[in-house]
Amino acid sequence: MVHHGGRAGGDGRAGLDDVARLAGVSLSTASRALNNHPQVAAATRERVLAAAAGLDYVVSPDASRLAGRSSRARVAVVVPHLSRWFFGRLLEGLEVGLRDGDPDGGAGVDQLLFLVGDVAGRRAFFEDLPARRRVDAAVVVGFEVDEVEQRRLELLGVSIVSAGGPREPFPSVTVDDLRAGRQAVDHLVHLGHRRIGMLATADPADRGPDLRSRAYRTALTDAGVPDDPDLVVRVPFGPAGGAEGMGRLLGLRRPPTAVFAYSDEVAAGAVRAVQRAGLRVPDDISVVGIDDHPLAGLLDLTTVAQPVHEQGVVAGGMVRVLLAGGDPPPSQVLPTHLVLRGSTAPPGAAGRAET
Amino acid sequence: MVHHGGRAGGDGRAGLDDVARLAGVSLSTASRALNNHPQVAAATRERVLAAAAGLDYVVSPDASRLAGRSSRARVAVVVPHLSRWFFGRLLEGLEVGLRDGDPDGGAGVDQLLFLVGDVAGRRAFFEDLPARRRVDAAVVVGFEVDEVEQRRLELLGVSIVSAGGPREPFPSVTVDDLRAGRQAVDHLVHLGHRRIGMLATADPADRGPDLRSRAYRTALTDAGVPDDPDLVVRVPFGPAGGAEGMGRLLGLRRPPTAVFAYSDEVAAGAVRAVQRAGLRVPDDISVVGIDDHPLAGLLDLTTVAQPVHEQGVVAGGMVRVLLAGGDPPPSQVLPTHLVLRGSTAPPGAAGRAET
DNA sequence: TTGAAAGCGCTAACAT
DNA sequence: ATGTTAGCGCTTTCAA
Repeated sequence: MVHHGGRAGGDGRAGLDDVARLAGVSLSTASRALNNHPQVAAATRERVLAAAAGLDYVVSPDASRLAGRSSRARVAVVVPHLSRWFFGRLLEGLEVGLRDGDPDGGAGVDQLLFLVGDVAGRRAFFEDLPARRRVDAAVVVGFEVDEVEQRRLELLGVSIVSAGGPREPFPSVTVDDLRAGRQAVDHLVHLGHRRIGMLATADPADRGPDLRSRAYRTALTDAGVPDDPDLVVRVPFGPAGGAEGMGRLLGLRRPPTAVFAYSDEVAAGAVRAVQRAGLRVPDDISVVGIDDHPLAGLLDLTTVAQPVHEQGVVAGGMVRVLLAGGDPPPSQVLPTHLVLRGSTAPPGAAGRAET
Repeated sequence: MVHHGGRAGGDGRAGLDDVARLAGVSLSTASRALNNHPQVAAATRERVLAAAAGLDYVVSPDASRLAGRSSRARVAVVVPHLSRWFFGRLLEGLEVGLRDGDPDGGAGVDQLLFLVGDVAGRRAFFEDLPARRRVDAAVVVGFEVDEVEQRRLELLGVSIVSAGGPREPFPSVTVDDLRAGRQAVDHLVHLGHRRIGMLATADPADRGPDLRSRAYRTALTDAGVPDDPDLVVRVPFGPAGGAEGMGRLLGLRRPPTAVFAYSDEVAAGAVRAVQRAGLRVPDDISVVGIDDHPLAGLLDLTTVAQPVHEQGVVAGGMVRVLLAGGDPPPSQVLPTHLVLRGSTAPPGAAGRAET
């Protein structure tokens, strides 16, 4: 039996040779026609296109790129979580930044998603991924990349961009957590609070060095408030964590009059715990968070807002620059700002106001 | 100048031939060694591995797969949003379902992320993607796939799984929205409400046919309550939408005594609007949502819970079955259940209780 | 404007 | 256990 082109038996997918034969042209002409080469006769192109359509032909991206056609770039998007608003929102921005200015809606770069919740998954990503599924760039969201990991990727020629995490030795977009923390705590201090508690993250892997806690400490020091380790409790992410931590703070012989939570979702739980304890926010206890989560307004939560979507957009732009072979763009630190709402007030407001 | 293997000049990435030469073996032996073939001598493998390491060699996934090695599968994950808890959470489940039982943490399938917020993006996905970046399967989350789109994918041999959206003609995991809606509205009816409003989605593209509204209507009909179009307002997703919609409901000559919101995030805004209007929940107005969002508890929101993470896990499992060449697994409808909290109460409770 | 031929980098039969 | 030889499906010189 003569093998005259086409894939396998009658079932396989149509190949370029099938198209060529059906159109009555050579393989190369078919290829050119499909790739919009200028030097094919209009009529010929028509025929090829028709043949391709008729056969439901689709190129093999693998063969195509192997043969030289630099197909679309691929970027690995590495995130530790996805159910937290921050990450999802940032990824929405990333998508925008990656596609930006791309007239043709379909172009752009492909995003490979890597959900590396735990340390193990993360290590697996850095060891395994780049080697076997080649990506051209990686954007890591919300966590630190250590030197070994970084070198590994560099070696493979994949450029890295970091977003929403600690400032890295490579291009990154972030917010100044030290400053954000100070904005929150200073606000409390300015209000007159001296006994301020902190709900800090229990998972240092989340964002690298715990800058928010550091900010808390220095803010208090600067304000001349002596350190009290009891006032810092580390809690898991989320309302439950916040509630539990606040419970512990409330149980102290001298509870704080204000609390700084490392995230709105934690702050929300804290507010609830205060209310459950029969106390009021902000009359008895002030609470301030970070993020300006979409639901923060509902809870009337004072918070330090950070531009989450924009961090994604910027990161996407950086990736595009890198992909285009440009020089590593300078890192950017986006501004945060205090959003005053009803969860903070001067200490002892309980006795005075009755609003 | 003799071309004796190796890529381009001195700069290009090392190729398998370079490794082979350095290790003093043939190309195929090198390949076998790197692919853990059993029939290579331990010593040889060592040498090859060392050579590869020394040259920072990484296989070309394209060439590899072209040549026959069916590398890891790729699945397209198509979502309309990512900053909404539902989608992020479902994707976390998907990840789990896709990796399930995979001892080696790195194995599994690659996920290509497609964020198709608007109709245009979605159309682009269905027209363009399958053709140029081949994926082996696609899981569409939270929206309907029309027949043309479906056919297009089938043609290309990519199997589809639908999760968290309308029940499709292909394998899907969902929740019975009709039933979920009834659970919510029936609860209100049982409480004694007759004048019930609905905050329905303004974006029908989100989840296909608006089953939750349909449930609302039939529940009322079954309860013998006459239809009142004024009581259904369509609002955009989120707290702002909920607040605005509730505002409209409150502005009616005869406002409802209870409201069913199509999502907790909308319900939350509704609750807030009620409070801002100087009324109380649930004393003056009851509010019930859907999802059991992590923050629903904080807001003391009565809601109909759905297993979001699990929908993702199940979808992931289905994809694995399909990828393994198995028969299309049967669709699954996961159960929902009413979560009683403090945002609902019998009508007219305002006058009676003082809690 | 089109065809023929030579690979892209790798794997998988076949041989040995 | 290792080497040889065909390709995988496509793009691209090089010729015509």
